[in-house]
Amino acid sequence: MTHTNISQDEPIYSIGTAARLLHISVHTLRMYEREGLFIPYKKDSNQRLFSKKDIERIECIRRAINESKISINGIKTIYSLIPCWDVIECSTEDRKVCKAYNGHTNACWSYKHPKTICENRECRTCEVYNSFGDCSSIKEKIKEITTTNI
Amino acid sequence: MTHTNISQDEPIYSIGTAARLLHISVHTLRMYEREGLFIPYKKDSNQRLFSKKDIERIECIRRAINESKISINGIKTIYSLIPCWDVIECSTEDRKVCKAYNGHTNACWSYKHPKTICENRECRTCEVYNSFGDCSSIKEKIKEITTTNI
DNA sequence: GATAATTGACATTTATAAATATCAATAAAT
DNA sequence: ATTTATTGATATTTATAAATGTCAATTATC
Repeated sequence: MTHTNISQDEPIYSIGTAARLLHISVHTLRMYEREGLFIPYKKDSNQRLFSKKDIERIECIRRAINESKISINGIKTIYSLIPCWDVIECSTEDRKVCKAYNGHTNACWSYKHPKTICENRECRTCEVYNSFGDCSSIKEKIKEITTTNI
Repeated sequence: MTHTNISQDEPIYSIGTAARLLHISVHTLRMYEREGLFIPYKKDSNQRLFSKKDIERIECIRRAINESKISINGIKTIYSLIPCWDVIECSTEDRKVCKAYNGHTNACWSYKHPKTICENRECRTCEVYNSFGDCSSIKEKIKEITTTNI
């Protein structure tokens, strides 16, 4: 935690290079993005750029799909269980109108967040997005919450 | 939650009848059971019997598969996130050896639980099994934990 | 006691999610 | 400047999860 390696976060790979590194097609990457599984950096020209951390994140998604046999909608549903509200510590009013807090089909970072604390936050750099890319980290978070509760 | 309707819980339907009520085949029901999605009542002769609540539970599973497009392994993974340890209030020692607490592929009720408080508990009648059949109830539980934590 | 339903194990089929292909337009790289 | 890669949108293919089929043995029901 905390020690952020700039080179890990720096968006350097084009979508073509990323696809080659991941042994998947460009189309597949765009599909994953459309489904809200990840958020790539975008240049002013709208072209995507991927960091090493992005690649790792997508490798993790691939394992979920290919090894764990979890469907994309399954992954999205799992992401929807991330207690982002507890990380962000948003207000009760925010929670009332928040699609992430109230939904159970999509990751919080796949929504716009009008009228909440997340309105002007950049999801790609958000702690929630960055801490819970790995599905298994979600259970650890749930454990953390319950044990500190004793 | 408290008011238990006996007729809802009473195992009355054979697997053939259950399959007809659910518009699926007997094979599919057995497959779901093998995957640990639910636990039917079993007669001494080893034959399954289903209660009305069982039927509702399986309808919910069907919606997850057919409407939400979550794969069976996805559902299992979601079930594995249920904080059973918090419901059961098992000990730290129990948690160390518990497959449910430490795994992230299966519902707790699909494991044997040697050397833990759950060792002699009947999963089919357990609060964890009965409270979290509906996937959406899991997020509500997570919310509950985090809000009482404020 | 005879017919119907269940059991588990293994094989097969089918439905569809996931992955590609194609396209014309735009941007990047050499 | 020309080649190569990107964009989004729509259509098509493929890989495989999910659902059935079949079997002989056991149990339930009429």
